[in-house]
Amino acid sequence: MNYARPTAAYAHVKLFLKTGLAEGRWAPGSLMPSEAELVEQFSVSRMTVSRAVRELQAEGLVERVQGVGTFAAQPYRASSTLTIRDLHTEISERGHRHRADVQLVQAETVAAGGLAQRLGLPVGSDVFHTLIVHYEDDVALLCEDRYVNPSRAPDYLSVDFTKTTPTNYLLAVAPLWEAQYSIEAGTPTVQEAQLLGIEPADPCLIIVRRTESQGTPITVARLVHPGSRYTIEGSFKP
Amino acid sequence: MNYARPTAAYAHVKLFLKTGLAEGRWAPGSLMPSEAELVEQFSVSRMTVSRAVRELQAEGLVERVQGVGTFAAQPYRASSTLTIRDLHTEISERGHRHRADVQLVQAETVAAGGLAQRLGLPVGSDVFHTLIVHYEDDVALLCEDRYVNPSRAPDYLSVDFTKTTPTNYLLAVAPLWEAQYSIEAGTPTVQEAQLLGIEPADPCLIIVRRTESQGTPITVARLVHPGSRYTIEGSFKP
DNA sequence: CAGTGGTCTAGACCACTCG
DNA sequence: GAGTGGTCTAGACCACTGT
Repeated sequence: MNYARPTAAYAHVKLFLKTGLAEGRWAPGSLMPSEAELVEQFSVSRMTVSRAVRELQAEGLVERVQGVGTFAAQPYRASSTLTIRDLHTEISERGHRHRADVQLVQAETVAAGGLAQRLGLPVGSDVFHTLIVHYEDDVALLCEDRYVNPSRAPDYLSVDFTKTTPTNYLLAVAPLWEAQYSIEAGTPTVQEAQLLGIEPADPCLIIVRRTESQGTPITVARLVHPGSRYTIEGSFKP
Repeated sequence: MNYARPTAAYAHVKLFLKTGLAEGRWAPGSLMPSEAELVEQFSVSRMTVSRAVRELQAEGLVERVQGVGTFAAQPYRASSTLTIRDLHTEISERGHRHRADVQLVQAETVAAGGLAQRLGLPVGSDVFHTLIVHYEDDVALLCEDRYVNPSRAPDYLSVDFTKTTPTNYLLAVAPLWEAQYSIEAGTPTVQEAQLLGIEPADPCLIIVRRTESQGTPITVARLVHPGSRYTIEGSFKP
């Protein structure tokens, strides 16, 4: 049976603080009620109050300093949850067909410069390189140029990338990624334009992503999406 | 400093589960140890185990079903923290100078169509409209075309936007945003190209953002950044 | 020193799912 | 009914910051 609003006690406390913050009841940086005060006010145990405030802290709405108190956070940043998904899954969920056109799968010798450093490899060692064009119902959606650290994915070259995307395979081999990315608008290279079937001057969304797993660099990828065909969407809540 | 010592008990449990997931010890979707088992294994109380698993759940690493158990999450999405910041702050932190060129500040009558609906306003009512070009050290970095719901920011038109950015002002008036955004690559309008001092064919990063505060639509903005001058960067951790 | 948050315990009751 | 997670309590000890 559902009562009207039988929310958990910790949720009550959390809601109280959250709406207070939304109404500007505690200015950014100012001191908020202590746990002891909230215990008194809501007649709950300290563990309950603690959980409420800890979750607000995790959401970035308050800052806590041991021995000092809890403070309203500066609301100058709103954190968002940007979901990076496997392209195959994404296309399938739209009810469309995904096809990968594998242009290149090979081992190369890594030359000096940024790439060796970014993959944590000594100059002259092997690196795996793939170049794949992804289609959604025969429309080119992405040109994926990727380098992979062989030590963490030794079987990478033998994967059938018409059936599994590199993202998917690498997630399975090395879960729990950390990644840095940059997103910018630019023009494709001549080769990319040709592969995507667009003009070299057409604007593209270019994502460069570098991922690590447990401190080891895994892969560096340059993802080029035709601007007219691809959009990143998302939302964020405080 | 020292990161050696065995941290909190709940952190031990959390680390155990997290590394196990990273090593593929529990396949995605498979059943993980119950709270009772972890209580036994680590000789801690159930509250402690509960906290560890709950935090993993918040991080999206596990899924829990009451009455059933805890399951390793499908690693098909990695959540990222994309930080939307006030442009003035961002530029200042780079040690540069921010200047806003206010092209337009006026009230308009909202016509039928998407805008009225997206701002939750009846057709024919007033809406505030600003068009501002932002410069970093005299280089045009952003053309900001923004519509604002007057009911939540009645003083919007009297703000001096050469001193305060709209983002900044709206954050103060209506904190705790929720927003939906889309990011794409495209070309600017003729007017935008002129204001930014670029060619109409130059690729731009175009962000369309709609924000709400406590369920009320606040503002809809179209942010056009020259692709050659602006990049979104970020990182995500599992 | 008094006050704050950080953590922990050993129980408890509940709602839920499944066989 | 057995097992699961969801929540809660009334204490407790600790580490830290301020005066």
